[in-house]
Formats: sequence, structure tokens, C-alpha cells
Amino acid sequence: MPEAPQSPPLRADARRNVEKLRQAAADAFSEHGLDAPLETIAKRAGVSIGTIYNRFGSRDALLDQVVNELADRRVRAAMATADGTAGGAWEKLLAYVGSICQGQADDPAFNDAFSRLYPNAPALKAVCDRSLAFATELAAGARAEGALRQDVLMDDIARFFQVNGDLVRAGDDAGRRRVLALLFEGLRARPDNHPLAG
Amino acid sequence: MPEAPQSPPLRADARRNVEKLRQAAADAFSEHGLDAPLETIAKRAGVSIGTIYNRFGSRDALLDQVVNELADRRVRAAMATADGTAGGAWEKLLAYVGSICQGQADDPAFNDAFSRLYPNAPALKAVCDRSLAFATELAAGARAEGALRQDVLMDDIARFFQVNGDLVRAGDDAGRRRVLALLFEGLRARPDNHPLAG
DNA sequence: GGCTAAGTTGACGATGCCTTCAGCTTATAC
DNA sequence: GTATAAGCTGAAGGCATCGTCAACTTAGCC
Repeated sequence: MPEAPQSPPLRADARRNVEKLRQAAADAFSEHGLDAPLETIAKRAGVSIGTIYNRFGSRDALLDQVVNELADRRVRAAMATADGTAGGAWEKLLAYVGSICQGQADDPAFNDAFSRLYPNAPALKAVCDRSLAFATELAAGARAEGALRQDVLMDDIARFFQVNGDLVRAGDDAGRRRVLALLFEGLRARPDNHPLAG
Repeated sequence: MPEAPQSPPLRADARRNVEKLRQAAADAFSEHGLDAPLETIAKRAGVSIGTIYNRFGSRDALLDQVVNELADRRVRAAMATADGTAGGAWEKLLAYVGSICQGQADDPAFNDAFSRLYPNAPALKAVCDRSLAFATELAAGARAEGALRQDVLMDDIARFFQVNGDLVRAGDDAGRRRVLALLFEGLRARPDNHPLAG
């Protein structure tokens, strides 16, 4: 079990470095995405690259800690947006998905986190899972209302984020919005719907 | 005819190497995508990596020659599929887009060529342009029939290939089909359509 | 002030790719 | 059979990144 092995408290300078690194990493990731070189982050924090390894152990660990928080903030904001949206579950679902997608467009770090799989970042994964769970609930509501197609699965919604993320990465913001709009059209329940392929 | 700039004829062995390299490159690209290392290609052709540079000048030039042909074949096949499809322009359009997308799923080289921009591959670009022109015509027909939404632009269709390509690269074939199906639903003209965002 | 364990540093080796080029091999013409 | 230009080779140099570690620095305790 990962019983915290009672690590001795950090020295004051080390604690300061952790803080500086966290900040620098968050900035670098948000500017350049999760591929930002450690060198850049270290320089930004005013420490050497070795210190990253001393304090965090690995690139993935740093990433997990920093982006986890960043992603959590965005996801919460999107939930709040959904909750604050007038209308039924359908409207809230669109608001939620739209808000997450806008977040992906606004922040490369969030985008990479949400769409690319970073398998060695458990905390990050947890945030994404929570987000999908929330969307699942809204989708169930929207389906019950008769606004969302009956045969749309949760995986379909999850893939919206993948698609949106790829278009963000391609730098095509106009296209991103168009594709999203078309997908939303496709989600709508209609009298003449027949089952989707797949 | 593209007037050849009168370069002196190749020696027989060099001509053979060009052929072996073309073949090896086509195979490697189709197996591993356009990122296939030159080392791999050279080994496969039974020559040294230097020979690639002697014969083609650069990675991009090799790529342009080889993938251009490969892509052209796929595009022609898709056009033939569309032409052979019963129904109106709408049905042909779906058949065409579906055929290209299936090609992207079947061949990583075609996929990379069609979705990632390889800006230094002019012949390749020409193939893609021809493909889009064909789709544009079909779309115009489908719009005239009243089957395709009035406000769908050619760029929207082009982005289908981008989206499809990204999902192929993610290895999610089921998802690819679902997203495509949803997008097709979104394309359909309906009495209650109101303008798309963007 | 001095000691020492905690912490930092940055050059280094490893990886994986591209591209070059000096030196060697060989097809071809005579 | 030989000369020679065409062609081939692969080691070497680049570049960008990761992760390590021996040697140095310093916080914090006495």
C-alpha cells in the first residue's frame, strides 16, 4: 500500500523551490502544452534541471501534480457553467461540453491533459474521470427529456473532447467551432433518426 | 509535360536503387506512417542511407514522390466508388467521404498525407486539392438537391478528414465510425435547421 | 563560527532521428 | 583491360530531449 513513508520535512529552500517549480511548470505547460521541456521549466524557476528530479522524481510526477490542479479548476468552472445554465439537461449538457472545449482551446496544458492520454498521471486521470461522470449524468437527463438521441453513448461525448483537442492542436479555431456545431446537430433526437453506425 | 531539366541519365544501378527505394519507402510509410525513419527504408531497400540523399535529395522529396502516387491511387478509387454509388449527389458525397476516411484508416501513409500538412510536398498537396475539388462538386450537388444543409461549407468537409485522421491515429476505429456517423447526421438538411455557429 | 546532512548543480551519457561528406566501389566507354 | 566519372557507403556531427550522479553549496542546529 502507498502508506506515506513519513518522509522528513523539507528544508526551507527546498520548499521554496517546489513552489517556484510548480508555478513555472504550470506557466510553461499552459503556454506550450505538456511537451514543454524540463529545461525550460527549470530555467523559468531559476533552478537547475536536477532539482526537478530531486523534488518530483520524474517528469510524469511533476506533470501529474501541476496539471491535476490546473485541470481540476477548469473542470469545476465548466460544471458551474452547466449548473448555471437555464433550461433542461440538454442545455446544460451543451453548456458543459462547450465549456470544456473552450477550456481546451484556451489552455494547451488542459488540452493535452484532457485529450492525450498521460497514462502515468493518476491524479490527472481522476479529474478526467470525474468530468466524464458529470457529463454522463447530464446526458442521461437529456436523453430522458427526449432531446438527446437515444443511441448516443457516453463514449461518444468523450470523443468530442478528443476531436476538439485535435482541432485545437491543429490551430483551427474556426473549424473547431464548426465541427462542434455539426456534432451537436448530430446529437439531437429527431423523429426520423435511425440507428447510428458502430 | 513537365519538361525534365535535362539531367544526365542515371546509371543502371542507380536506376535500380531508385526503384528499390521507392518500393521500400512506400511499404515502410504504409506500415508506420510518414514518420518512418529513413534508416528503416534504406535497410529495407538494401542500400545505405546516403543513397536516399543521392537519389532524392531530401526526406521530403522522397516522401512527395512516393506518397503522391499512393495517395493518388486511393483518391481515384474513392472517386470511382462515388461514381458507382446509386442515388443522388448526397449519396455519392457520403460514399466519397466514407471511402477516403476508410482509406485513412487502412493506410497510415495515406492518413498522414491527407491530414497532417506536409508543406514541402507539392505533388502530394496537389492530390489533396484535387480530392477536395471533387468533394466540393458533390457537395454543391447535394445542396442543390436539398439533402445537404445550405450553410455547410467546403472547409467543413475538409475538416472531416482531419478529424477522421486524428481518430485513426488514436487507434479508435469504433469511435471514428461513430463520430463520422454523428457528423453525417449533422450535415443533413432539416426543416428546423438554424444557422451553424462559426 | 563551525559542522554536517540536505539540497543543488550542470556536465554527461543515452536515445533517436536527420543530413553530410571523404573515401571507396563499380558501371561503362573505349 | 583499364581509366574515370558516377555512384555508394556509413561513420560522424547536429539537434533536442530525458534522466543521472559526483562534486559542490548551504540551511539549520549546536
